[in-house]
Amino acid sequence: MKQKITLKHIARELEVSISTVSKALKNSEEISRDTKEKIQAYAKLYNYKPNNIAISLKNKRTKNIGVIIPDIVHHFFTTVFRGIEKYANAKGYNVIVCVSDESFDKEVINMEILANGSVDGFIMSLSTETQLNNDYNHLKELVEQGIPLVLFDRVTNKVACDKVLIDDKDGAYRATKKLILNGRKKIALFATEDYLSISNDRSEGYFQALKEFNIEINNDLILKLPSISSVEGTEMNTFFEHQQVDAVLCVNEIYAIHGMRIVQKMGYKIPEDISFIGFTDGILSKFSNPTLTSVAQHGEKMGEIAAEMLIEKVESEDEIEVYRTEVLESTIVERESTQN
Amino acid sequence: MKQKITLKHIARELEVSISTVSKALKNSEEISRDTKEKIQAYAKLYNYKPNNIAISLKNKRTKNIGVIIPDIVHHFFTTVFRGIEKYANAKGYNVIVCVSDESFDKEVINMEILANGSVDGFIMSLSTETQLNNDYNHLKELVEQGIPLVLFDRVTNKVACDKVLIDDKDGAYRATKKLILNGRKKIALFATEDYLSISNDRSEGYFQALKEFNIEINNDLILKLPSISSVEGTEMNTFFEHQQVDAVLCVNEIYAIHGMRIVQKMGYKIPEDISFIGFTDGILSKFSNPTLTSVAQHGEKMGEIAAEMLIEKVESEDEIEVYRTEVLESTIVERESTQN
DNA sequence: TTGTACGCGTTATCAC
DNA sequence: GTGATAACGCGTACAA
Repeated sequence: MKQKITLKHIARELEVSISTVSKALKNSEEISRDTKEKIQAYAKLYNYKPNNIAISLKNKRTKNIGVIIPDIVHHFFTTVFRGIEKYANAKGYNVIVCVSDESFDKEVINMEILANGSVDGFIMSLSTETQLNNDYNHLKELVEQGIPLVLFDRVTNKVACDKVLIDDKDGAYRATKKLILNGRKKIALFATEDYLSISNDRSEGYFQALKEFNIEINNDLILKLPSISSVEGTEMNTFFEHQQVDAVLCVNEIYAIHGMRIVQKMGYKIPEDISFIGFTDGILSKFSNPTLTSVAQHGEKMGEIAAEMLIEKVESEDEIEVYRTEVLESTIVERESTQN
Repeated sequence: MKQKITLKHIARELEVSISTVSKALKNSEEISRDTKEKIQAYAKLYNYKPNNIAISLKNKRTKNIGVIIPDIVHHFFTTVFRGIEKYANAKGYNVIVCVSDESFDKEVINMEILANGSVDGFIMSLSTETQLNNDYNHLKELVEQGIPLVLFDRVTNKVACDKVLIDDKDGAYRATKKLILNGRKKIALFATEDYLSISNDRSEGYFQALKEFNIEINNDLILKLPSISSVEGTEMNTFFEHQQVDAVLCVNEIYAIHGMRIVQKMGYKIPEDISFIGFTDGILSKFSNPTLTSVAQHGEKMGEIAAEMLIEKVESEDEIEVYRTEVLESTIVERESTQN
């Protein structure tokens, strides 16, 4: 086994001092050409690489950024992550990921572990439980300690930091408007329970569009599903048995796919009888039958921006106490489920 | 901004030595109760936490593990990653992810960066390009340096290290056999080009089952698609126009979903006229229409095992030169696309 | 041109 | 019971 080689090894072997080796490897002008060549050759031969940890300790910069997301097996987060990773790598940063699993405790623990010197800053999206608890002390402490933080997608205005999010309200507004302009009158909304800011925003956009076109809001057409996994339940079946609708706006893909299956089994045609629009534009939208019109979130872009914001803060000498909030526009990707 | 507090700060503030502080915080017997209490109180008040980097430098152990995967926006890898993350976190390790993006160069670069002290070991799945190049020197060097390595899913027998993989051949065999027992005679195989060991194994299982039941292998029924993205092409359309089949085994979900759409549009019924079985059992299988029978890979389990193997090696004092290869059985998840 | 000394934050050993 | 010192690996200001 080849032992990891250090400056000390080289110095001892070549009978020079450690600092000479250090300088020689940086091609310092101070060192004679002879010595430099000798040292560089030796270093190359034994494949010397400086130890990252030592450098981190010295520089008080790790070149690592911590990413905490609620779930890794989730297309959207995964997409954002890719954006983060790409940008960060290009700038010479590594990414340490922790998954909060939608749990407040895990979020806090993960943060504490990484905050003790392992990373230069954080990019994160709040866990469901954190949003429920409405407790952001762990984030506030981070900010107080001067550790840069960027929140994305699931953010809170209780913490002063950079943020990047999607204009969900506008996306929903435009999706609803599109349905209306397509001649749809009875537009249902399938949402999650509304402690999640996101679902809220989307509902608002829906309301706004209806209002604008003087369509009365009918609460019977709004179905609130407890959680994504609840698709196994029969709420949707019941809904469609009792309500007559000609379009459905769903706050995520799964609801849309599931809804489409139910109405298809009931004999309705999509989009002729009922149109569907979903959110997130993940893999399901692309491959469902019919394919699903969807409000795209541009996760990768979001990740890139988040990483850019973070690294800017990390690398800025003086602490800038100005925080930005970048809002990305969503885009409607039209597919079969809404073609009139 | 609260500065990060160190032993030195505390020592200076309380007018004791650094070592006293260190010992007191470890509750050492050597220190008097008074001093300990005073120091511990102060540390608690200012929320002292030891600096991970310094500890890493001292211990020559980072408690980080490096994960290099070809693609993060991919359900299977994501699932494996979850398994790794769970196990690793439970053991007090963080996970640093790098994405090779199916590129040999990126794989090498990522490895080199992390190998310089940032991680205690690696878990990885080979990039397509690496498999094509058939060049594993970067991995061999790692092993020579004594850095633990675990390969999963896309492995090679050219490197001596721990491995964990799925019995793909057996999965394909059982899937094909199932189709045969369901009375299917003309079973097509949709595969990727065969430099990827995986697609190969799956094809072999298919051949084996056919042979066992004395069904002649008809090369016209084997469709090799250049890559996953090639679904946009028309190869499948052409195929179904020219070939009469009653079942299709696909080496991934996308091919299956796409194939099902095509035959449905042609007026065939699934599973009555044509059965489909896919590989990987991701989100598409569950939500497709009809739902897709699929060979499940147990990615999460795979991740856990990989992490367990790695951490065992990392924590073992003496270098064990014995490498394990764990083979997981795949499971067929039956859904609508094969119900007779 | 080369070497010495110090500091990053921690812990372990040994001396007082 | 407490403190000084060395060490982990590196970089650099300063001395020779």
